[in-house]
Amino acid sequence: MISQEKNPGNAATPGVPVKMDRAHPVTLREVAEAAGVSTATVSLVINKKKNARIADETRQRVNDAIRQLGYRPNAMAKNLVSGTSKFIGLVADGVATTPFAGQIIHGAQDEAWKHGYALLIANTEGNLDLEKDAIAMMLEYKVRGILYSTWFHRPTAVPSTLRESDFVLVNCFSPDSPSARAVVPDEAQGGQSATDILLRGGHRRIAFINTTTPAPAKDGRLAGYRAALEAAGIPFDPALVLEAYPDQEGGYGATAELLKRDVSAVYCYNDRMAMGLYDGLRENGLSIPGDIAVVGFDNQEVIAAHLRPPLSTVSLPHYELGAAGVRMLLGLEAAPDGAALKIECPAVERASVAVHSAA
Amino acid sequence: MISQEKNPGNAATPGVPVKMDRAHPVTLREVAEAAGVSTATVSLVINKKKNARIADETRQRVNDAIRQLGYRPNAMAKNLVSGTSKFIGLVADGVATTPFAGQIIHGAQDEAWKHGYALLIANTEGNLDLEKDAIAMMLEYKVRGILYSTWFHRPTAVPSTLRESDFVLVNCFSPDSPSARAVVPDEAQGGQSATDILLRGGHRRIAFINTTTPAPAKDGRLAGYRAALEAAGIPFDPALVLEAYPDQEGGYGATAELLKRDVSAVYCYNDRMAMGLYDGLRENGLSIPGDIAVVGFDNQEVIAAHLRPPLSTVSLPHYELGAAGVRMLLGLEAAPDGAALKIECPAVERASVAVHSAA
DNA sequence: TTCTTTTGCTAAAACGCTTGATCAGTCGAT
DNA sequence: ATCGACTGATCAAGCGTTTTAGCAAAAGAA
Repeated sequence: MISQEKNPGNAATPGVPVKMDRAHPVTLREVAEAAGVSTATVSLVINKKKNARIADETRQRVNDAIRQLGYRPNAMAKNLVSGTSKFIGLVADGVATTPFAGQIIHGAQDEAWKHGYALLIANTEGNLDLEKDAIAMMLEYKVRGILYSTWFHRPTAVPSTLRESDFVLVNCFSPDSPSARAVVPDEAQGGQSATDILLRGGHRRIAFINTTTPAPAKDGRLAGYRAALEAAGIPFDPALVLEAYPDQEGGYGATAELLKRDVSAVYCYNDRMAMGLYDGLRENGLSIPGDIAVVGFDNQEVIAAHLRPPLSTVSLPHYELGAAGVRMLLGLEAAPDGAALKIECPAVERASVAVHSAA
Repeated sequence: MISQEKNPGNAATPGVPVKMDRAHPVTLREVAEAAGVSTATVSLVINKKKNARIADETRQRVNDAIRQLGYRPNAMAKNLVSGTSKFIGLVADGVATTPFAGQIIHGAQDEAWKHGYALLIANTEGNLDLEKDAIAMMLEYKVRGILYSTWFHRPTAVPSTLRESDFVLVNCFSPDSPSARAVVPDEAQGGQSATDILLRGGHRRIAFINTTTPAPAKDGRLAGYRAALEAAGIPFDPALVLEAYPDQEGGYGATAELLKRDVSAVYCYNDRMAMGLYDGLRENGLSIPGDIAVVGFDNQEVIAAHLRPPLSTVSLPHYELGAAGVRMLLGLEAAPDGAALKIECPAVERASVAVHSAA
């Protein structure tokens, strides 16, 4: 004989979670008891199972109980059953170092949430032990996969434990294992866009202050510069390519050399160099963009948008990198050639290049 | 197709995890079977239970099996049993917006890891729906507690769901619920330190360009300025306090007014204003620190360290904020007065203030 | 009426782990 | 010999869900 005790109307204010003080959180069982049904039924109601047959009246009663008790499902238990968690891991080597990593996180999170995943983040700041621990932690939480990201675009080794999981390299790539999925910014296209801004400004003699540090960006941005010139029918002049350390001091220090080149425009490897160059040019009594037009690269908000004049530049698509990384991980997107997926670096035009009026 | 990539070197190299292809991860049971013991024993070995009595030989056998099979504990199952997860949630309203949030994350993570916790991060970018979902997600994962952080120091409302968990406000505070634990930067001390840098530089007439935006920082930094002057026996002159919008343009725009005040030094509400002011002063043919000494606030790395000359400033202790937040959450630290814990803002001296030689 | 569906719901087995209770031997001490 | 105290390990319950198989009652078909 089954005693179907229906819950005899909880005398509390209707619709308001009652939740007395309790040591332990409300469980499915308790909801079931309150609603006078089995846990199975509650589970079915909660998950809105399509082919479950539940009377509307029952469904209602369960939902009331849930609200009444302020029930929260226990994600651990859920994941235990399903065998796989709703986590995507993101290991980053420089959340703290730059404003950039934040955008990768942001993009990854937005996209992850869109697909019902939460982000488990670990910031390694380049510490390999930390990194190993971080990956181990993620594996223990049975993440759906791991996004391994670097704060600047570069080749990287794939930590061996990473292979125990599905993973995607974000803002980096592995020369050793070319089959590893990766998503990176399209440096060459970016370099071309940057140069194009100047070409559209009517400039013909355009210098490029490249970085001294070897990196995919160094080669890519130069290639883009050359491609843009070529497309415009301007012969490439190696003398117009300088090199300097990629920070403000580097840009500043390159001023003298630059001025010997008699150019009307400069494309800097990054915004920080452009910022330094601004100082250098100003000290030489030159105005921007009147005497010399300048474009940067990175669109580092704090700098680019607020220099005097505001700097035209090309955006590093960190947000998209993060988002695309998640999509790749989930198998929703793949690089055409099976290797690294390249994300566009969109131009951001500001006042450091004058608009070209007529021919 | 998966196998090759995921399991390199499957040949029976001794001591190396063998891990054949399997749909499901290795479980405790399997380790137990491999070692010829019960799961209980394996569990005891793994967790190095102090009062467990296990023969060395057995322990050895278990450890071998673990290594052999490449076993990884399932954190979900573990947490299910223990009832509480090893997560600390961090909801931030601006990971992407500023370089600052990154430091909060960094500090929180370092401290969390130190105590065996992993960080579950949600970036809301100020979106309240997202925020609600984020908190719900964290509650479902039964986080140990939640750090609710803002990217700039400000009063905030405590979302009601947040109260379902242990929480600490980081870089913000709740006027409505003064009992809520919080950790914030010591703006007044920071303002005093900033002013002190100038005082030590021998300056007596020091202007303060405050922000126009109401915020704890506005009041605190001003209070610190006044306190420093008072301590130095200099009467406070309201005419020396200007106000401008707290960005480069604001600082630049304040130049003219500033120059009417005939001061030898300026303390800016933040580094961005200082950066703008640099431009303004330069345009007026004034040199830093020769003609006018400048200090900022925030120690925004990209700017402060690389202006010409590098900017003396005061550091916003974001890393410490995050770390202290975690400690508070875990009950390892508390504010003396039971309200908000104030973290010191350390001075960072660079070249924008000349060293004072003798009296 | 009797048989077959359909409807609404429940029982119970997992999921992978921890842990208190237990138990079979061993060893000294009486 | 007998007893207690260890030692080394196992049993089994339980953590909060999901989910498949199945059951009783109601509804339709004959």
